[in-house]
Amino acid sequence: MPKNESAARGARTRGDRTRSERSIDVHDAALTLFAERGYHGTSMKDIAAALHLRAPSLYNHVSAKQEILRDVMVETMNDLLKVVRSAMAGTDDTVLKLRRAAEAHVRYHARHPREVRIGNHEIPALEEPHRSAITKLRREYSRMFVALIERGVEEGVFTTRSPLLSAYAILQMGIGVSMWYRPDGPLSEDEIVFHYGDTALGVVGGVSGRAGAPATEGAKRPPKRAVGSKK
Amino acid sequence: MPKNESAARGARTRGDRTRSERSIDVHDAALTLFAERGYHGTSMKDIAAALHLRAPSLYNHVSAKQEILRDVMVETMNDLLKVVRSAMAGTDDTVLKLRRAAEAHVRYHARHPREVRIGNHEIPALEEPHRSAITKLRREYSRMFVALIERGVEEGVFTTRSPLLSAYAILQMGIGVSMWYRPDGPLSEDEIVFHYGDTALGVVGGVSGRAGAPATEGAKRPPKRAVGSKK
DNA sequence: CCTACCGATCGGTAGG
DNA sequence: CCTACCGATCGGTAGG
Repeated sequence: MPKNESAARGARTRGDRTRSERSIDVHDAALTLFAERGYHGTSMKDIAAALHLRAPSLYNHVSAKQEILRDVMVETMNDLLKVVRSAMAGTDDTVLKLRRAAEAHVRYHARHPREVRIGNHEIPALEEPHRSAITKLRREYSRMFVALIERGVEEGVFTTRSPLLSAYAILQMGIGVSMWYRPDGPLSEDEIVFHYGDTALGVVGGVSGRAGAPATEGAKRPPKRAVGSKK
Repeated sequence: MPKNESAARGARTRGDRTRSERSIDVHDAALTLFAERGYHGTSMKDIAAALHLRAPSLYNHVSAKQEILRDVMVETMNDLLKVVRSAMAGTDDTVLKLRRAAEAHVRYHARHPREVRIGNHEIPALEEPHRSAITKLRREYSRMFVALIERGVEEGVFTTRSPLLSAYAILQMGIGVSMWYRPDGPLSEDEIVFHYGDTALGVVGGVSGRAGAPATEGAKRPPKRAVGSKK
């Protein structure tokens, strides 16, 4: 029985109208396998087997293997852009914008590891014209962070001499989370999100968050003890 | 005509004795293609074509496709471990150790993008028992960084509340470099290496390097102007 | 949802 | 280093 959590969430997205129940199952099984073994390392037979089906049956729900990859990558990138844009829109303060954007970025990677692993690994497996479209969305995404950091430098709240390098460092931090985070592991999602929110400010040379950070974001922060000591 | 630079460097490594000239060419062509399209996305015919050969000819120089992958991954991981260990061994100062380790890590990723891309992407494509061996080496590598940061916290020179999260952030930063760095791009290798050396100290909450860093490492640092303005 | 089947391609071998 | 060829597997279709 497949877990449709995120696939179901995306079921009604974009112009491709509502996806059938069974099509969601196929996408979800593919999501798991593509993330584990890669696109080229997964066969339609593998996906079918995960659903206790024969490969040809999949074609009642999807038109091609490549279509599944395209759907996953396009929806994920649009979703991520939306989430982070919305996180940034909540405030006019540049420092807080960066904190919230970094937190949203990290949280998304913790919650959707399969999607972002595929997004980061399978670009070469995506056929044109979609590969170019995804590449453009990715550039737009990183550009948001670079522009924000440049603004902070102009305002004098960040001191980094390379907003580009700082943005890349922050983005990579989140991508890394998708490679090792497990909900049942020693670090909670919030601990990771908050720690890396602080770290992002350290990366740009802003108030480090660690060395006596003001409670810029008052709510729901864990008490300041060592991270990773979940009882 | 293949460029053997790094492959040639590794030709005499490990117990597998000297590799023949032609075998180096095959490994080098495979390195490029595996890095670009992935292991499963590359056929022996593709590798042969890059050398103007037919696929069966490759088997005069390598015994199997999987063997090429194994060689690349094992040698790369051993090489990286050696380079970073040696960078750390040059001093007893924990802060400087971390700076040098981070710099060596970043520099290696800038110089060997194909190797580390494969190392980070093709773990699932590697068959046992080598996959377990590589996983163990990788854990050893990240453990070096974690242990070093823990030591700095004990000494009071770092303030991070999670050496693990800090180590992962620093490691990811370097991995990211391998995805976008180009020698003919706007940022020089040294600019990236030094900036991320500073950033690493910011990540652990040490002296940020940006905010009035002492010239801990005296030599060959570029003048302190904005990064990325190569003329 | 299945079985039967398609042409294409895969990694690899035989034999020179 | 090649041609010829092996069995296996690939994504996908026909037809029910």
